[in-house]
Amino acid sequence: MLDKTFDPAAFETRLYEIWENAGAFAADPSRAAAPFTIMIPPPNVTGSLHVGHALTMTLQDALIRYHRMSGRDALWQPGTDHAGIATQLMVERELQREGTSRQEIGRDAFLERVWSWKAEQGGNITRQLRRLGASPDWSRERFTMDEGLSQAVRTIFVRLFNDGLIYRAKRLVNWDPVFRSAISDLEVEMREVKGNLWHLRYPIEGTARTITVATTRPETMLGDTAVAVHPTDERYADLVGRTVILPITGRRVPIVADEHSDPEKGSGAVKITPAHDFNDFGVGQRHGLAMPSVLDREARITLAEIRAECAPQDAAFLDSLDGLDRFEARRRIVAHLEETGALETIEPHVHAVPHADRSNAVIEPLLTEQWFCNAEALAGPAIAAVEDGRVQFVPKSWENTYFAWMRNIEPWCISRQLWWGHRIPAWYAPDGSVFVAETEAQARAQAEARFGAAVALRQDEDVLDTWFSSALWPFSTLGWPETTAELARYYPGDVLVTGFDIIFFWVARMIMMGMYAMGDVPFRTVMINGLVRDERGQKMSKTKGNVIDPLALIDQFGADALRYTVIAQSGAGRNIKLGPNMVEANRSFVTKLWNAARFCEMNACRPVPDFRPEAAALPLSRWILDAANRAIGEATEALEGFRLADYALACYRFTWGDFCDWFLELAKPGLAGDDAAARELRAVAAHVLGLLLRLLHPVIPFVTEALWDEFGYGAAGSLIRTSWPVAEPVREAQAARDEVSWAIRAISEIRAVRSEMNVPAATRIDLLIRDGAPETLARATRWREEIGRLARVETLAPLEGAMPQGAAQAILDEATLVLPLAGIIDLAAERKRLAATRGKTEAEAGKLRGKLGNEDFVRRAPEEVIAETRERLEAAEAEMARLDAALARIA
RNA sequence: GGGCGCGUAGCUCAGCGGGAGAGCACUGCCUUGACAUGGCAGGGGUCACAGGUUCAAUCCCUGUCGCGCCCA
Repeated sequence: MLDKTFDPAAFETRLYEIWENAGAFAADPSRAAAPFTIMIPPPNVTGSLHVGHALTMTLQDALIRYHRMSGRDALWQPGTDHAGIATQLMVERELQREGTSRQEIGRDAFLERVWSWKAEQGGNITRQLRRLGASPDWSRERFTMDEGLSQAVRTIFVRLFNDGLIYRAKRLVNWDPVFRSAISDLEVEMREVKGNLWHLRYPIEGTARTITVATTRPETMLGDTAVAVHPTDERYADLVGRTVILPITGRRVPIVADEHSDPEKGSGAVKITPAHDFNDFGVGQRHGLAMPSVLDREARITLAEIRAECAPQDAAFLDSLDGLDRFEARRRIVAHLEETGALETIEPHVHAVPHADRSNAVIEPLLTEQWFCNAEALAGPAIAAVEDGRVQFVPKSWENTYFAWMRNIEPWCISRQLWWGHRIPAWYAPDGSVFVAETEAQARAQAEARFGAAVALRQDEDVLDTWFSSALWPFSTLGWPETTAELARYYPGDVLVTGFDIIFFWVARMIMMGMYAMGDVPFRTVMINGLVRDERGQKMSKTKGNVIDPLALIDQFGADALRYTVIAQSGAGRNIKLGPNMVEANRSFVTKLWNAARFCEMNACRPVPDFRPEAAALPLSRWILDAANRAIGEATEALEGFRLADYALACYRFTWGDFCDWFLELAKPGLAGDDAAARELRAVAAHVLGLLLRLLHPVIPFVTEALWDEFGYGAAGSLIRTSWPVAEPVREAQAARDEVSWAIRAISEIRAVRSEMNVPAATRIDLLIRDGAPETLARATRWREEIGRLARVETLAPLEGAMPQGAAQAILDEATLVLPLAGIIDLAAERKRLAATRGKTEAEAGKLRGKLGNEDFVRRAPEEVIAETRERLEAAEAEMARLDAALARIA
């Protein structure tokens, strides 16, 4: 017997273990069934489950469970990525607490530490995914640093290098001075910061004039190699080609004409520091300027590259800057410029400053030697794949974001100055020549071939961007570069589910690498989900303190309630609001299902193995079976179209609105007996409950599986592998719909009158039917008991003879329901009620008459629209006539 | 500045050419033998604004205003 109150904690862990131990999540390449593949976007190995994961993983799980039940060989490929920076940072902090550092213990010992950290704590998120009910094929779990996946990285690196698509170059990159590594543009966040615009006066050589430049970063003036003005700016036309003498360094630099400078901004002249600004770098390239760096890898001032060329007036001051932090140097330089009269004004100024996502450090553009991938070349086929529909975005509008980025893609800096990651498979000879190979032995062979003798080789110290290995995930997890059965079967995958903020990181790069390595797209559909926000729609952030822990929600309300909530909220591309109140509200749906099942159990509704919907004879049976068919259709269609919120809603409406509110209520009188009708109702109830459990399993797997087991629909833990329901024919469905909907409308009308007339709930009243057609009277008789119970009606009969005194009336089709309420009813109130109804009907009729009176409408509108309008007008007029009659009777 | 998207019931959103909807919240009644984590009934909207197309516009087009996000 089911407990009166349901307690998810009582069965969630147990059911999950049954599934996992039975291998219920496992794909099976040997099956004949068509595969259905979802590659998990690998979460960060240092991570723990946050609400964003809860959303995206629940969506993936619902899809994979649905397709598994639909008979597909479902593979949900799990795993994690090695998160170079985050993981290294984590272990470095540990070392720091122990009073040591990675530099002190050395690279090999450090990597050992990282591996042992991973072994001890890296499994956090995979354990948490189990709490959520996620059903990936754990036996195939992969990690981007696994040997196989590392081999894939080496193979593709060499291949890209040999194709000329990977190269080494000295270019400006985003440098994180805290991590002392290059980072991706995508990991840089522009933040509005209150700063200043310092207007500096630079003297022009051979004149008494100065030119004023405005800058937000005065300290970079040490590395200025030009002043730029706009070519069309007449104010400066005569100055182009002249030389400026920089304050402090005394360096002589040219005034150049370049479109980069904006005549509208500041003075219209800008200082150019090619080694410390992306725009200035472009100017430097166009004008062949020198590009000296004046900041080192920790963003301290360095004079090494400029000192020899300086002719300072105050050499002591210049030299005192060497080694200073950039912000301290700024302070001193500004003070010095002020003293020497070179500072014209200071203007408060809000501007966007690049910050590192992770370290929060202010990013420094820095000229360094790095490895780059020619993303533009790889982007071509990846753009084409989306253009011609081999990859489809859901919702489609995200294609624009993808195209916009891909069509303006920059070279991808793939090297990172870290230890934890895939070490770049490049070796250098003493003369600096580079040999790229999958193994050191191969590199050595190349070197020997080149030099004619063995030379000492030194491997590149750097590692690859984590996203470089994630980009290979859709095929490296399947065994590539080996040709495996899995690769042949599960590539390309069916759908990738992720957030829009990840389109550049994963989606774009997976498509690029998939096209390059496999010659085919990695997945056919990209399903973009929204961001999770708190209940007030605020972005969650640690600083705001509004971060919600999904595991706490699971503890409190159960995994099913959380899952149902995020799926129901997951409208196309929408943001999702989540909080305890939302989950609590949705838990009541899970509870409702539980209680409906409990009612079925109490009424001995057990599954009948050979039950056929087609054999159902009672209108009520046929009505609910027909409604079930519709629900199956809606749910299936929504799932196929990746509209999971619609799927959840369709199930909700059918469960609550049809099955609980009407079927079970209308079945109660019938279930009381033990005749054929009662037996049929029991079988139908059990059958439909079974359908519900199957339909709802993808979204609320635990409670459905628990009930499946309790009712004996199948063996314990077998629902997950049970087939997805399909609609089955129902005899004379339309007749059943007409019949049952009449009863439902009659009951609703009577209830409404009772409520509006304030008839006490306990009072049983009589029902007389006036002007009822024979079929209506027959229906009334057939549903006498149900109407009596649900509308609290004592006796039911056709009205014969005169109207009783003091009766309320309601119009139902051609008939009038007459409720004698002498002594209870307030006739004035009843008149008011009827008049209000008449008013609404009249307004409706008026609108319709207006339409039909419009000649253009009658001439130009489609016939069926005109016919429908006529019918509606007739119905409204007939109802008005009946209401008028009803009013006249109590006048 | 460029692009994308959004303004529909108090809140969250669905609908997207012919009857304005759902959930939550709200109000009233009800411990009716599955469920008060519930039942029944009800109130609440010039579908942001202004033009245009159309027999017909919440829906299509143009503009305005407001909001959000992405890219410069």
